[in-house]
Amino acid sequence: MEKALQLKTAELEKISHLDYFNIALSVDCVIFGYDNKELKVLLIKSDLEEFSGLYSLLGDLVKPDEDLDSAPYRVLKNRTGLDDVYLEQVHTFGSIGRHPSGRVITTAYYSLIDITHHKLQLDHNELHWHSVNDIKKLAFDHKLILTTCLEQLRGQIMENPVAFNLLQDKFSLRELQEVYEAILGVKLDRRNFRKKIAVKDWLQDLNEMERNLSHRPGKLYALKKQHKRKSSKTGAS
Amino acid sequence: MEKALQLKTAELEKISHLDYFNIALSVDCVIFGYDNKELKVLLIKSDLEEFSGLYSLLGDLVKPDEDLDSAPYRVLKNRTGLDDVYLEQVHTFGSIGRHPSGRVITTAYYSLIDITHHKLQLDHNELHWHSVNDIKKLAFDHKLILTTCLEQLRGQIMENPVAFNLLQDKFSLRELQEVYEAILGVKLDRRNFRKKIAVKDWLQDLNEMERNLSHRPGKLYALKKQHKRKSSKTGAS
DNA sequence: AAATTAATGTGTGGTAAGTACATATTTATA
DNA sequence: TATAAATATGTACTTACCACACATTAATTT
Repeated sequence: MEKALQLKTAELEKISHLDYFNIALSVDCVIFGYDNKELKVLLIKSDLEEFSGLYSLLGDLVKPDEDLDSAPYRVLKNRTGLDDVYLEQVHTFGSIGRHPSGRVITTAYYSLIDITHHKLQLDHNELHWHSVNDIKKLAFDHKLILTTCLEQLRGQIMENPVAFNLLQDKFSLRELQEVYEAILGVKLDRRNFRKKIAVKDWLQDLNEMERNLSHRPGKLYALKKQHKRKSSKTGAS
Repeated sequence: MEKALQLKTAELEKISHLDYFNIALSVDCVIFGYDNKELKVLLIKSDLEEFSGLYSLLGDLVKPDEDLDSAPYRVLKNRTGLDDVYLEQVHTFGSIGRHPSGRVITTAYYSLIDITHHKLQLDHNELHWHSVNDIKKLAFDHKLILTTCLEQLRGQIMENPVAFNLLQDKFSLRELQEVYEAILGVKLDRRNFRKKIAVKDWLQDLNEMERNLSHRPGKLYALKKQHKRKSSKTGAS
């Protein structure tokens, strides 16, 4: 998050006083959720003057004594309480003018979480879920970062079992398909979707059925254990 | 490039004096070439004591007034004279201990160039081409960076016409296939390879033949203009 | 309890893509 | 003129992809 730069903490005073090497490094988290058949993203109200009224991604400066790839976990833990999610590095954004308060380069990560299960304290600190499709403008270059992460996510979900993180442990194939449709932004054929998922061998049949529906219930499945929390090809730091 | 940190220039003195926010940001370039049917990478001798005898990638610190994505072009231009290549951002590496002289986070880029055409001045400044397969150990975490970039490259070449940058403007299908085999590290079936390339519609038939061979010459092709210098999906900064 | 509603579960045929594989042809050289 | 080495090309087989339809189940309504 970029707002730290305007807060007048001791450490940041130092940064702004450097006359030559005044590049700062931050991380930004694109946290996707799923609710009401829509793909959501977690945003916070920007408190930079330049961006008043706009929302921004969750981020913070990287500390000198923390691994880059650890920083987004810290940010997420601090802001939402979440500490059991998988974060994937996507891209690093470093145009000169991207941050109004100075030179800040940021590395973007994305993650998928189950909105309903992780009850994060949204109320304080102006944290809100927003429908990805409704987002027009964000602070900084965060719209670009969001778009880049969404593209990456779309490219991943057929290869790697990541979309499951948006759902509760038990889910029906219909629910799963709706998640895929929300991410990809298209309707899918039910039979073909089921075939595709079946050959991947990601799912465990729980021999349970949905309950309390006003229609025929579907079978419930869970992601097989060996596929949990894994995501992309390169886990490099 | 990381060696800058040990050079006692004025600007770097300042960096090492920062007591809190002493994170530096660099870029590293994985420059692939192709020669003698092998995939090569351009390396420079590390002049850090800690890594004496080892080679490292081409890199430098990002300047406060330059775009992150511009930095690797500058590095490449300075070190090799090359200025008409396409560089693709791959990943940012930021473990705490990755640089012995301090906290340096680096963004990795890769590029493919035609070794024979771009006659770079390799002699001075200890620049050499190395066979990717022979590389055991590099300075810093550069072996990891190399591996990550190579994986990314392997994943790209069937989607995007990037491998062509390793060849001269005119090439035969046999030469192209050999490039693919060198990158992927496998043998390919000639007829199937040609079919796959044909459907992509990347090539222009030049109605010329190879010359001065001790065997039957093949037709020569060139990459169609509209495919030049394009590479990956996300061209984000 | 019978009818209605709304969703689940499953299979097939057609098309496109991928793979394995063999023979005739061209050029340079001996 | 014969030989060596590489080019050029096509077919049958298998696998993946896609469009599409019907019988079944459970809950709700009448």
